[in-house]
This record gives sequence, structure tokens and C-alpha cells, in this order.
Amino acid sequence: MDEKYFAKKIEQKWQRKWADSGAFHAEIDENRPKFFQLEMLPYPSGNLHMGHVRNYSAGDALAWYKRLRGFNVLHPFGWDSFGQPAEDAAVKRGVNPREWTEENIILMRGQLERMGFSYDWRRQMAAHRPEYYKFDQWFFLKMYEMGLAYKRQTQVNWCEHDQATLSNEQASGGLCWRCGNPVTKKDLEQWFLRTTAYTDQLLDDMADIADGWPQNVLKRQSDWIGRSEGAFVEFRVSGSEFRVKGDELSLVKVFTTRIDTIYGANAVVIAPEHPVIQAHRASFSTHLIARIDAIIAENLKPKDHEVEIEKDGIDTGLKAVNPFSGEDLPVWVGNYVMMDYGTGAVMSVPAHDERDFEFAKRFDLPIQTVIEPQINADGHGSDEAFTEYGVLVDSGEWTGKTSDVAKREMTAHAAANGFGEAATTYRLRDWGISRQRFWGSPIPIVYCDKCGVVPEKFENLPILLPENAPITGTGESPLAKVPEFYETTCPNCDEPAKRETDTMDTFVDSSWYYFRYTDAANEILPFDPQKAAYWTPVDQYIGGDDHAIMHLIYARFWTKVLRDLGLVKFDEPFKRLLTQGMVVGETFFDDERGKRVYYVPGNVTVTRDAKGKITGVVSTNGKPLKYAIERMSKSKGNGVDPDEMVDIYGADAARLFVMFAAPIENELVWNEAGIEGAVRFLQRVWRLVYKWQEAVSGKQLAVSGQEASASARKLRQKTHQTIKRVGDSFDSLQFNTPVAALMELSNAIGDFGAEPENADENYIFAIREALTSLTLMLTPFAPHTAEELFAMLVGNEEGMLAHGARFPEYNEELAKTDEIEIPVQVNGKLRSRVMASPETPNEELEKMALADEKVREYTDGREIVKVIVVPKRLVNIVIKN
RNA sequence: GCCGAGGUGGCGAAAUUGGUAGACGCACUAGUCUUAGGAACUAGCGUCGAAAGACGUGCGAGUUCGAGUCUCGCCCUCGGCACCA
Repeated sequence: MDEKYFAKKIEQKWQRKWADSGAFHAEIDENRPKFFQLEMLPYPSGNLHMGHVRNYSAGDALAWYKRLRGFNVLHPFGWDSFGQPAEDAAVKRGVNPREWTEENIILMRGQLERMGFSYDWRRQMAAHRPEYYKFDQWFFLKMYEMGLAYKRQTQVNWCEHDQATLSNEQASGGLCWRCGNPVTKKDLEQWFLRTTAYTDQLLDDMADIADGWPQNVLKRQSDWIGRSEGAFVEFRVSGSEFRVKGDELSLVKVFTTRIDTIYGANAVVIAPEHPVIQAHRASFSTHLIARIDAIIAENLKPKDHEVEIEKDGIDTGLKAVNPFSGEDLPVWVGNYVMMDYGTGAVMSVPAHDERDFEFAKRFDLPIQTVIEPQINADGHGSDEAFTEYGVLVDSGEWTGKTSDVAKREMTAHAAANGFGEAATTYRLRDWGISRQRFWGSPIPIVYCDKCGVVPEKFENLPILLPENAPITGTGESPLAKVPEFYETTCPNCDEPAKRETDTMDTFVDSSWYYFRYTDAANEILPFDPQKAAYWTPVDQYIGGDDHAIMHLIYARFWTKVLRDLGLVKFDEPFKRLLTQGMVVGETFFDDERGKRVYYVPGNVTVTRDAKGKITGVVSTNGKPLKYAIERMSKSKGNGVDPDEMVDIYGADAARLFVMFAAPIENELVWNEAGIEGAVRFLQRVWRLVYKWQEAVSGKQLAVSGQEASASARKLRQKTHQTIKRVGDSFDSLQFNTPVAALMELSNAIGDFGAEPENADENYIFAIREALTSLTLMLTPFAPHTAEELFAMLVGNEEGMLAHGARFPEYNEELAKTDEIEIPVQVNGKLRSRVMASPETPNEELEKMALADEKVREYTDGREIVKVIVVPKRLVNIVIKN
């Protein structure tokens, strides 16, 4: 053994040993409990960044912990390798997307291996390989059979910058999720997956995972699905001059969650795209048509959400009858009513809805109060809408009833009279998966002049991407320019036909990849249901919370489809989810010429005020700079290269530090200095083992707890207390606190100060227990170092898993301290401390406290009102002042 | 605007869930050893104070023997959503 700790030597040695022995290969074993540890798969950009390192370090720590707890652990890795950047590289540098992607995978896998993550690489999947995307197509055909995949003409979210269509999730906020540019609309024939067939399940099954998922992720998903319960109510369009044939066009159906406010409706407001407009267009004035078209055009413009959109609209001149009151209401077009939510029409109740209130104020429409607060308080003036529940007024036969009751009764009334019904609407839309892109899984559909839209035959899968296609980054799919690809024959009639040239959204790949790990080489099925039944569902999933909505909703949807296909027997794919915070870096830049120029942190001088706040940043040449904390990336000049970290400090130190530096769910501001602390700690442990190695290794030691020296007993206490703390931390997914506990233990081992030469057998036993426990508990954070130390302590070279090593066993008896410090307070203020055995009875503690010299300074001559004794905790003496 | 999370030393953070606030680490200060050290070790390190002690977990109130933790009101920061009827 070297006296000094050489990270590189140890790390290379154990990485080779693990690979050679297949240490992390997982096989089905019915006799052992399984644990499926999964981290979100990365896009193979070619560079590992610290965000990845943080994610995989946490996952690897849990994988190791579970192995040491005796679990059969599946810990796989794969690549989300279809997608935009490969095409960007093709456009910019003329590279072949396939070659570029494969090269990146090799590069990144090398980086991951140098970090020493414990993956079963035999199960590696990559979305862009035909053996994987074949089953994207397989699933598509299954969903087509089930009626879950369909095509329709639609206005899609379109990103002009990326020349790509986007799902609602990807266009949320009106900005492209990838490039951040504004999203516009475009008409296209698109393929959809019917996620809305599962809205209720997606919502209701959250109850099953409520314990294991972060609250805020569940909340965001349920907001996104946006179920709202209310009623449809039909308003008949009146006014003879506008009457048209066909009942459906003379009706405007509105959706409302507040049918109890219907007597306060002052208008029916419809979306500018509403079919009623089309039906009546011929009778509209040119001015009216121009205004409506202007509103449509305005709505299509990208929206800046910082600025509130001003209400706009126009009276169509049409009238609609309120079926409850019989009143004739004007029909308005409003820019705030959206065609794709609810029915595209609302009843406007300005007294009780903020938007309607604003609209009515803008256009001088009447405002009629029909709900009053239940508890008499005439506080609601005319300057705002009263949107709470209350008691109805001026509402016909429902006057005097509460909102709750009225809602129920009025809905029933509408249904009974045929002008309405209870209804639920959702915000969630079907998932548009068509992309006019090359680097994705081709949609297995053929268009035949004779047979129409024909699904491919299963035996023809995979529909292979061509080797080459003219990738320009714009316009229609590159596949539409490759006749060898799109010219085919109809699977139905064998006549010449054309293939679909759209490819699938890459979120399709990540919706089911974790199942593929259970049976990665299957050529017939996406996976063998029996193998999946052993390994899935995923026990622990770890990734960034930027995927809280899109990826996680799609994956949950996909799992429900798998269940309905009979491939799995559960509803939810991920039992537990951990969302880790971003790794961010300090960025220093100047903004001259509108272009950001970045500076490396070392080349700047930072001045701080007395409170530590940064007051100014100056570059070495004296130029004042701007300062920001931003997500790490190479282009921003604040990136850290994991390879460089490994080179300088070692993989173990980098991993240990990234786990220790902050709670996993917090944002982590990368600070290079901290990592040296991790190196120091590993060196300290190394020196301890080096010092004691000879004394403790390979010896049979007889222990007799009774006669053991105080220091030996104390060391065992600390060891067992640490075992408890570290185990509990892992079980509650904390990674920073167990590292602190291990540091404390190593400090304690050092502090006892005995030397191997003069230590007795009991002490050596205690030291061996402490060092072995410390080593085993260190494994999840610093596996290479731990393997090496374990080999030294136990005298084997086969690796701790092959050796059958287990997480140290906690012994409550040994963890008990024989004397504890009991703080003594007088009137809640700490005045003294007394030493006592934890078993000391309360009366005894009270006596000791009252007798304490320091305490008596405060109590002498005062009346003692009472004494509170909390066993093992404290004594508080209450005196009269 | 709505929803969510959070405000603890110079910094990252702990705190057995109502019981010694600041564990552990970074940075810093002094010292030991050393030819040297960006090594190791020792000591110190919330604020004020010579000390005794007082004060101290965003601000203000409250409950309690006792509050970082519970309740109410306010301020601030970060994240998400955004005319969803």
C-alpha cells in the first residue's frame, strides 16, 4: 500500500477490475429483492457536464447503497440520441448525424467510465439505433390499432427559428422550449397520440405515487392536466335577420364552472374563430369582418407574458337567449376567449369574473350583481369582481340559495330542459408527435391512392431511416426528398404508394426506454413482459425538474398504454422520483456590441461588501464586468469539464464533493475550492487505514465489551451512531448529511489518538470496526477509494461485492452513550450543563440541576415556580422574578 | 395576477421535527514542523464586549416553561403557470 493517496492509480485499477468481472451486471434472481435505479437518460452532445455528474453521482450512490443492503440492483444507462442537435451539426458542419451521434456516445461513455459509475453497460440502449426505434414504430402501430394514434389537420405550434413543430408542452409560455424564440401557428396535417383518453387516470393515479414524488411535481402535473368541472349551457341565437338553417349553428354552447352566476350574464362572448362567425359571415358588414380578422391576427402574434394583454372585442349584432332568464344577450367576439379550450364560447358575467369585468368596463357593458358574500359584508364595490362563492340574488327561483346548492340544482334544471348538462373540461391536449425532421423514428404509415391511410405491417418493421438525406434545417421533412425512402408499395394492395415522411417527437423514445433495459436485446418485442415483471416498476428515478411536466406525463401515459396492451400489470412507472437541482456557475461577461463576451472566473477580481454581497467585478485589464449565476455550459464560459476534475482531483473526490456541497434538490453554485476539502477527507481516511492496516488486518480478536477501555467504547458508540445516521440519510434520499457524518467519524477515529503499537486488543477491535464501517459507508460516494481501502483491511483483491460485503449492521446497544450532557435552563435561558447517564430518573436530574453552582446563582433567593424535566433532553427551571 | 419553494455566520449548509442554534466543510487568522509549500498538524473563527455577560435564525406580533421549528400579519428572493371560462 502506498503511504500517499493516488486517486488516478486506484481509480483506473478498480474500473478495470469492475469491467473485467462484470461486477455490475444484473441478472434476474427471484431469491433476492430487486431494486431498479434509474437516472434520466442524456442527449449525447459529446460532453458530460457537471449537471450530469450530479445526477449520476446521486443515482450511483443509491445503487451502491442498495447493493450493499443485499438488493439485486439494476442500474442501466442509455442515450436519448434522436433529436435536434445532430441535425444542427449536419446543417452547420455537414457531418452525418448517425456518425456524429455514435462518436459522441463513445466520447461520453468514456467520460462516464472515468467517473466510475456502476452501470450494466450490456443493457445500454440508444434511441437512434434501428433495434430500438423499431419498437417506437411497433408501439405506434399498436396505438393505431387501439385508436390512440390518429391524424388530423391542425394548427400547430411552430418555431420559425428551429423550423419545427412543437407540442403544447414544448411551446408553453409561447416560447420554444429549445431555443426560446417565440412560437407561431401553422396549419398542418399531424399525427397525434390520444393522451386525453387517460386524463382522469393521469390525474387520479397520482394518489398512488403521492408518497414517492415531490409535491411540486405532482402539483404542476395536475395544473397542467387542468381538470375543471362545470356545465355546458346552450344559448339560442335569435334575431330574425340573422337566422340560419341548421340547429347547431343557431346555438352557442358555453362552458362555465359558475352556472350559479348565469343571471348576471350580460353577453355571450365567443372566440374569433368560432363556427358561428363562419355561419353568419355573409351577413356581417365588411367592417365587422375586418375587426374579427384583426383580432385573429393579433392573437397569432407571439405574446410577451410580462405585459398584460388588453381586452379587445366587438359586438357581432347577433343576439342569444339566456335560457334561464329568457333575456336577449348580445353576442360579442372577444380576444380573451380561446377556441381550443372548452367550447370556444363563454357567458360573460362581469360582476363575478375578473376577465369579464375588465371586458365589460372596456366596452361599457352592464354589470349585474347576482352573488353576495354569505356573511354580510357589503365590502365589494364596483371596482372589482366578486369571484367567491356566496348567496344568489336576483336569480329567479334560485334567489337566496348558496352557490354550491344553486350550481347543482341549476345544472340539473338545464339538463332536464335540454339546454345543458354537467361537463368536465381539461387543459391537457392530445400529444402531437409529428415532426418534419430527419433525425427521428419514421412514422410507419403508408398512403395509398386506393386504400388511403394504411398502417405498415409489423413484419416490415423497422422502417429504416435512409443513410443520407438532404438536411437543410428548414421546411418539410428531409425524408420527403428521398424517393428511395418514401416510394413503397401499399401493405394492403401491393400497388405503389407513398410513405409518411414525418418522424416522431423524441419524447416518444424517452417514454418507454426504461422498460427496454429489462430486455435490451429482444428482437421480437419491445421487452419480454416476464422480465419486465421482475424489474419494473422503477424503484427510484432521478433527474432534473425541468422534466416535471413533459417527459414525466408522457412516460406515465405510455405506461398506462402498456398496461392496456397487457405488457405490464401496474399503472405508474416510477415509484419514487427525486428531482435534483441545477448546477450553475458564476458567469462574468461584458455586454459590449450587444454580444456577450465571457470571462473565466480566475481572470476576474470580485469585490464584496461587508455582508458578502458582490458589489463589483473587474477583469484583469480593469474593465468592469457584469455578474450572473447561470446554468453551466461551455458557451457561457462558466463550464467545468468533468474530465479535468478527474484529472486534477480524481473521480471520487469530484463525486463526493458534488454530493456533499448542497442538498440534492437545491441549486448548486459550482465552487472549485470546495472540492479540495473532499480530497483532504479522502486522504485523511487513507492515512488512517494506512496507519492501522497492519495492526487490524487478518487478526482474530476477542472482544469483551465490559473490560474495554473508555476510548474503545466511545469509538464503538460513534461508529454505530454513524451507521444509523448514514443509513437513515440514504433511506430519506439525503446525500450531503451522510458525508458530514462520515467526516465526523473519521475525525473521531483520529481524535482518540492511540497508536497501533500500544493499543490493546479491544481498542484494535473498535478501530477495525470503525475503519471497516467507514470504508463500506464511503463506497456509495467514493467507490474506487473504498474498494481499495476495503481490500487493504480485509486482505482481498476481488472487490467488495464478490466478497459479499454488506452495509455495516447497526447495533442500538453499542450506540448508546453512557453519559450525556443535559443543558439546564433558567426561565428558558441556558445557564449550565450537567453530565448524567441517559437513564437518570427525572427527580434525580431535577436535583442535580438545582444543586448546580451556576444555576444557584440565578435561583438562590427566588421562588421556584416549577421545574420541567425532559428525559435525556434538558431541565428548565422556572422562577419568579 | 395565480400557484409553489425558500429567507440561519464571509460562503455551502446542519439542527434528533417544540428542547444546548451554527454539526460538517469552504474561506480566513495565529502557531508548530519544514530548505520550501498551494502539504500535514494544533488552536481560533455568529455579533458586541477586556471580561462577566448581552444580543442573535428576513420584519412585527402571538401561543408556550421553552420557538429556526407552531399561529397570524407583513417584507424580500427564486422557480412554475399565464386571459383555462
